[in-house]
Amino acid sequence: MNKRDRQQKILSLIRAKPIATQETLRELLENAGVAATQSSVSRDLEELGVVKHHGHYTLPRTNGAGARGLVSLDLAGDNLVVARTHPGLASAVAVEIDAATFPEIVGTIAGEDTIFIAVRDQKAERAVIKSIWGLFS
Amino acid sequence: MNKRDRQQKILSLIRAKPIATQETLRELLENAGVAATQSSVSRDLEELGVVKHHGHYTLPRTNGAGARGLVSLDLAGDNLVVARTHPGLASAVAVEIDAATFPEIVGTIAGEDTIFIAVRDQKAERAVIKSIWGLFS
DNA sequence: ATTGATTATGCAAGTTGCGTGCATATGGAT
DNA sequence: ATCCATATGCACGCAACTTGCATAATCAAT
Repeated sequence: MNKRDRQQKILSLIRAKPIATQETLRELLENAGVAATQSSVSRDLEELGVVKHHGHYTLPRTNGAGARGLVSLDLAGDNLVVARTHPGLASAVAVEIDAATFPEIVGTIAGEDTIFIAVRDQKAERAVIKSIWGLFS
Repeated sequence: MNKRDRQQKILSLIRAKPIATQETLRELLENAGVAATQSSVSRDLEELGVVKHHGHYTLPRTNGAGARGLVSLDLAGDNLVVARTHPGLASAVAVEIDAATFPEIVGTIAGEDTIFIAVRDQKAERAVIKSIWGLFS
C-alpha cells in the first residue's frame, strides 16, 4: 500500500534469498499482501540502489570483510558515486578502481574512508556501481 | 513570490539595518516587490533561525568563530554542500559531521580547510545545512 | 541478426503535501 | 487591563509525488 513499506518488504525479500526477476519479486510481494506492478518494482529497485549481479538482485553493501575494504556504494545526484570503505583503506580501494580504467569514470578522489567517483551521467552511475561491485565481490 | 527568494531578501534586509518588527519587515519586502503577510514573515524568521535581540532582528551566527573550526557552508549544484573551516581543521570537523550520521549525507571528504559533503538531492541540501549549523552552534 | 524475456520510461490520473492568507490566540510590556 | 507584537489552527490552491498502463529500450540466447 505505502511506498516505504513496500520498499522495506523488497529489501527483506532480496536479503532472504536470491531473486532473479522483477516479476517474481512482484509475485512475492503480492503473496505478502503488497500489491504492485512491475513498473513500481523497477522504480523501487532504482531508488534503493539495488543492483543485479550474478543473475540476482543484491544491495551493494557488505556488513563485514571479504571485499578488500569496500563497504558500500551509493549515489549522490546524477554525477557522483560515493564509495565507503573500512577506515584508512579508501586510497587503496581507489587505486584499484582507477587501475580498472572504467570508461564512464571521469575521476576519483579518496579521503580516509570515502571515495568520490565522478561520472558523466545517470546512466553511467548504474554501470559504474555494477562494475565496481563486480570488481570487489 | 517564491519562498526561497523571499527568505534571502529577508536576510539581506536584516543585515542592512536594524529592523524592529515583523510588520516593518513586511513593508520593506513589499517595497522590494515581494508581497507577503506577517504570518509568512513570522514563519520565515523561524525557519531562518533569526532571533530578536536588543529590540531588533539579527542572525545568531554570522561569524564562524566559536564554532569549533567551521567557518561557512555553501551549496554547489544540487548534490554537494561545501564546508569551509579554519586551516587544518577540516578533518576534525568532518569527523564530527560523520559521527552525527545524518541520513541525507551520502559521504564526506575533507581536505585542509574544505570539506565536500555529498547529499542525495536538493531537498537534502537544505536539511543538511540546517543540521550541521545546529551541530556547531 | 532475430526473437523472446526482462527492465526502463513517457504519459495521464489520483493523491499527498507544502506554502499561504485569514482570523485569532498567545505573549509581553506598561 | 489594554495595546502592540508574534505565533498558530484552519482551509484552500497549487505543485510535487506516486502509480499503472502501454510501450520503448535493453539484454540474452541462439
